[in-house]
Amino acid sequence: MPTTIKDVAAKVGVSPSTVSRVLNDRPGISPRTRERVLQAAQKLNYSPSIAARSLATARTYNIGYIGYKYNSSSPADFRPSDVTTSTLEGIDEELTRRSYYMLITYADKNMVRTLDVPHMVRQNRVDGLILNGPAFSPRYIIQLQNTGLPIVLVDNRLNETVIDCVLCDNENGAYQAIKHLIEHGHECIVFLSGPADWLSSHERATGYRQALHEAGLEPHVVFMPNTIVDTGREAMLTALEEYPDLTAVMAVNDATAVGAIRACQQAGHVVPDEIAVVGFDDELRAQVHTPPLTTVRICWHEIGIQAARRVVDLIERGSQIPIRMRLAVELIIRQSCGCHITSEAL
Amino acid sequence: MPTTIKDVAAKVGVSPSTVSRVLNDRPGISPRTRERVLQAAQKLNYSPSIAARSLATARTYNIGYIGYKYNSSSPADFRPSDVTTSTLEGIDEELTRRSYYMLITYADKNMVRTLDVPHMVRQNRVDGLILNGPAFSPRYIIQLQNTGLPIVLVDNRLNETVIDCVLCDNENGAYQAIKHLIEHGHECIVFLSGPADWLSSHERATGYRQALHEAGLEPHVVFMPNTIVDTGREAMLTALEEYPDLTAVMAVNDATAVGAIRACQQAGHVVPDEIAVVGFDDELRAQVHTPPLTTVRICWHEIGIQAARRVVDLIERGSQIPIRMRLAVELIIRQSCGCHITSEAL
DNA sequence: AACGATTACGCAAGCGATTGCATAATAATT
DNA sequence: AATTATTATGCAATCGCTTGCGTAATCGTT
Repeated sequence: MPTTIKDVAAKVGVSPSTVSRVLNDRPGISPRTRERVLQAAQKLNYSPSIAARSLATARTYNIGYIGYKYNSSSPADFRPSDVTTSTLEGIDEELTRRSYYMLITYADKNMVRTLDVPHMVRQNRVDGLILNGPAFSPRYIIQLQNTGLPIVLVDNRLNETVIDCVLCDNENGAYQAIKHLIEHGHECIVFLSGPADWLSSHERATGYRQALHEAGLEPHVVFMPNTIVDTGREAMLTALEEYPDLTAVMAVNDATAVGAIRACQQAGHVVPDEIAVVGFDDELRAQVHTPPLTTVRICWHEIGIQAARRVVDLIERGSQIPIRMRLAVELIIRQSCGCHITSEAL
Repeated sequence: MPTTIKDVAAKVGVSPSTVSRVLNDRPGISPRTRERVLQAAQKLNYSPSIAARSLATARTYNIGYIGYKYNSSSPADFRPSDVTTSTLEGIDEELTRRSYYMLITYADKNMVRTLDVPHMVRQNRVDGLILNGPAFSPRYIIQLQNTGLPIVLVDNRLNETVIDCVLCDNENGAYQAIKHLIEHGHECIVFLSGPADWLSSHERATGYRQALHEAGLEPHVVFMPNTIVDTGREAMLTALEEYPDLTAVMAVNDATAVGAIRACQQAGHVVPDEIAVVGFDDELRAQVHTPPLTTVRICWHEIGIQAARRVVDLIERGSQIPIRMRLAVELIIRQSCGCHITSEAL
């Protein structure tokens, strides 16, 4: 039913090989036949079956994307945020440009734990892989890497092996944010950290410490097992208890920042007047929150583009020396840090 | 390099055909050989190449997902919201269960206008299609349908052709919300509508009118060219002007509801005390907004599941009489509708 | 023990491309 | 004009799997 390479070959009166060659821009074709083949292909509305091509060339022009699903049953707090869609759109944009497709699937906690190579890759459905998120264990990643597929990590990286990744400058983001708080006179600033083995948690903590260190202040961090709103609330409660003279807190992401602010309210403190709060990510909800969240904006769209670009390069140009890309972030000053108040006071 | 069906055939001492048959649960295999083949396959860590299978059977076990990208450059307001990710995760969940994969791509305004069948389908990369969103034009959809691929629409539907779709009960959602407002005494309630040809806009408008009609009230709607925050703000400004005695407004989605509230503040009215606002969708930001948004919750995750389920059924069981599924929605009463105030007043 | 039914399996022909090698057509060289 | 170099094309094998058809093996019957 669908038109095949033979159909167009027949129409032009050449062999399928010839058609194949012109369609793939192979050398050794006379301009005349090339033209005629192109015309015929166009007229017949022909486009090659990737199944066949794929069988012959061992290339699929698909790249796999593995996301992470925090929880399949989804109470509001567990809902995926808007940022992953930005990344996806960025990836799609670049992939389209390079005429690749994205095969998407989500892993959950169990999969990432068990050493189960996704069928996606076992069945040779993809030429390369993008893993998005900090939740993939090193074992999991390394195992995937051993399949020989080009892989690039987003919002994650490995120390045990050098592997391509694209990240944002978490450290600098945190540094900027804390610096800002310090400039506005805060001296006891606590950091609500995500799990210590999550890359961005770790890096943000580093920026946090760095800024404090430079100012001769002492770091205080409380760890959270995950980074949803309610966990942020609980963490903040313990922070308030543990560090009674705290005046500012930086949460590892916007969701927990929202939680932290709730905890403050719950404990009778007003944000930002008594306690300043900053988040990270600049999710959509950051700007409609009350008070609007001061946070660090990450350009996920661009990160997606870069990640896609990199896998495709690895696929097409062969393996290269691994690169860790780090995109700059931007401190978005809104009201939860209270600096508008301080400046009034000046 | 990868192990093929021959390898496992050789190992067991049977023909590839036999291996194929046991792997595909075809009849006519003795329990003994079946067992041995299974073992060998397992031991060799074999999994069939879909490229080859696909070539032989004309099935890919991929289903295509086409999302809609409102704007590729992404200022905050244009950012994709969290709800599409929920849908995606739902689809993925069901597809995984049925051992299909999702090939994802995004269309933008231009693509949807031009009659350009995505390469995805022309190259036979997929066995079926899910289109998500109201922005696809009937022409576009019909064209896709003419390829013969099973298609299911999410958050959209066609009148010109019967075609499978899964929607939420927009009408009832709006009806409930308006009913609620009416019960709390509002009499001049305006509806901020999205583009008239967007299905959910239309349906929500219907529910709105219905509720008003039953109460003997008059409908007032203002149309918006799109549904981002700032458009909501502008629309609300004109609404305030046009309907001076308005006391409540229902926005077609949460983003525009947020905008509407900003407009009220801008115009010196306090929400919800003077003007009640309700949204639709229950995005993540709805609950952290001030005031928290009263809105209608849609279970996109389940919608995703149903959509996936349906395409796969259509693929595997052949075409059937089209079904329009409509999932129930839930009115989430928070504070932007001001009913807590009214009840105090009682 | 012989014969027809069943059952279990192998053969070989596709599926629709790609590609190394051979060859026909053309151009260049003497 | 004959010979060689070059260019343009075709042949046929191959990628890994599926499947209709044929046959050998097994079973049940009388």
